[in-house]
Amino acid sequence: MQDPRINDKREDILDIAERLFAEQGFEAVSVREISREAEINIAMISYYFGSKEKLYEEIIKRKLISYKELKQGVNAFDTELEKLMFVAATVTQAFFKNRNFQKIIFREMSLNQRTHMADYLIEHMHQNFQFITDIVKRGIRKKEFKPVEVELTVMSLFAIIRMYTTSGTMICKITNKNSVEDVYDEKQRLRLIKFLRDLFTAHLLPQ
Amino acid sequence: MQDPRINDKREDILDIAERLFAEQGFEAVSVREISREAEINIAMISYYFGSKEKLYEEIIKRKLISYKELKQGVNAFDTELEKLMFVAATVTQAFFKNRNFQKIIFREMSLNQRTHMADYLIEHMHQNFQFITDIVKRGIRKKEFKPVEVELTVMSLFAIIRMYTTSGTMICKITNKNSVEDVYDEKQRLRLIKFLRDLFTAHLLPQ
DNA sequence: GTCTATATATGGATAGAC
DNA sequence: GTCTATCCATATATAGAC
Repeated sequence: MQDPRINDKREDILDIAERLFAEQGFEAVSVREISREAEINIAMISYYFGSKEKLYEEIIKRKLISYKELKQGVNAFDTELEKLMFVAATVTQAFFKNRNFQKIIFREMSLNQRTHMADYLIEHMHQNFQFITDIVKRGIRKKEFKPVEVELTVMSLFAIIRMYTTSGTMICKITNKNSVEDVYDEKQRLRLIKFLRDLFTAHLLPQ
Repeated sequence: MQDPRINDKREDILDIAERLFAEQGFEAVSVREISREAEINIAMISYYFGSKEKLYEEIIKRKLISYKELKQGVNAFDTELEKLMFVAATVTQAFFKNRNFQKIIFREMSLNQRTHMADYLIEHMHQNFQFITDIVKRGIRKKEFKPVEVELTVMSLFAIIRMYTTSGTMICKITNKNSVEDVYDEKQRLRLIKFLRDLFTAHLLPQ
């Protein structure tokens, strides 16, 4: 741990394994493949992380967004709509940046494998969710928002960002782009955020 | 094939394997487990389906919704909004009924495994998608709808239904339900459809 | 059609040399 | 820290008896 190159190497392995797990799923990736791609000896996976599963857990835990980060940013805004839009933009940015990670997370939450991991993720997601429902509920109480279905509203926000983030090949085909990378450039990110603003403004604000 | 009981047995195996694949993912399920759960000899999987992968392909291909079915139902409605709402209700019903199947489909589309299968699914999804974007485009042309982002609008519709369908444990926690089954009863289905109507009416119709 | 037994491959993990 | 060699479990698939 004292040698920074060791931490770099650890991070390398985590990055490479993250990509492989996102592309193929946990079971389909062998530690042999990870070690080959990372150009390390196969025994080093156990040496660094203990096991394939512990490596996987470390990948999952290192990038989870804390609702505390959201909480701080939100304070800069006055209206509940602007708070919600800040959250939408922050989540979109984080999801765009960590697409492989998000693929892993959402796949893991839909599986009954490694239930301690799924439970952990659901609890984490639930906290972020609660934080956002509170914004919407406050908006309704203050009559800034219409009396919408709060849970379905917040779920929709996540659903849209998530589907856009994890369905690159599909979006690519639908929008006639040449490369999946084009789906996730700055322009498209701003386009998605603008769309979310329009959609949720129409949904939430009284006319 | 002449004996109906043989087709019943085949369907039994397909149903049981579908559930296991949905819960655990393709690689994590062994043919041993399928044969145990279906109470058949392990060799019968190869005998009936040829291989584990061919069994999987049969599970995937047997329940895909054809856009032709949507096409017929849609003709009964006059406005583009009602056509779109009919599609939303039909898709919701189909997804609620075949939740395990949908889990498999969406997981498969996000994986780079079995690319011929993913390509096939993306092509299929793309056709259904095209059919729905046409409805929205027509609505915009006829000035029934505002000039919204068509692709993102249709993607959002799928995203919401999909997330609701495949995130039972999460929804269960958020809505304080006791059992995952309660999330998918008739009442909740109608609630989701009403929500979609409200959301997309506000989004699409000029005020 | 059904079963047992087995061929064959590949997986994760580690002991022990360096 | 790094590597080779190997252990051992488990996987799919099938040959061949019934």
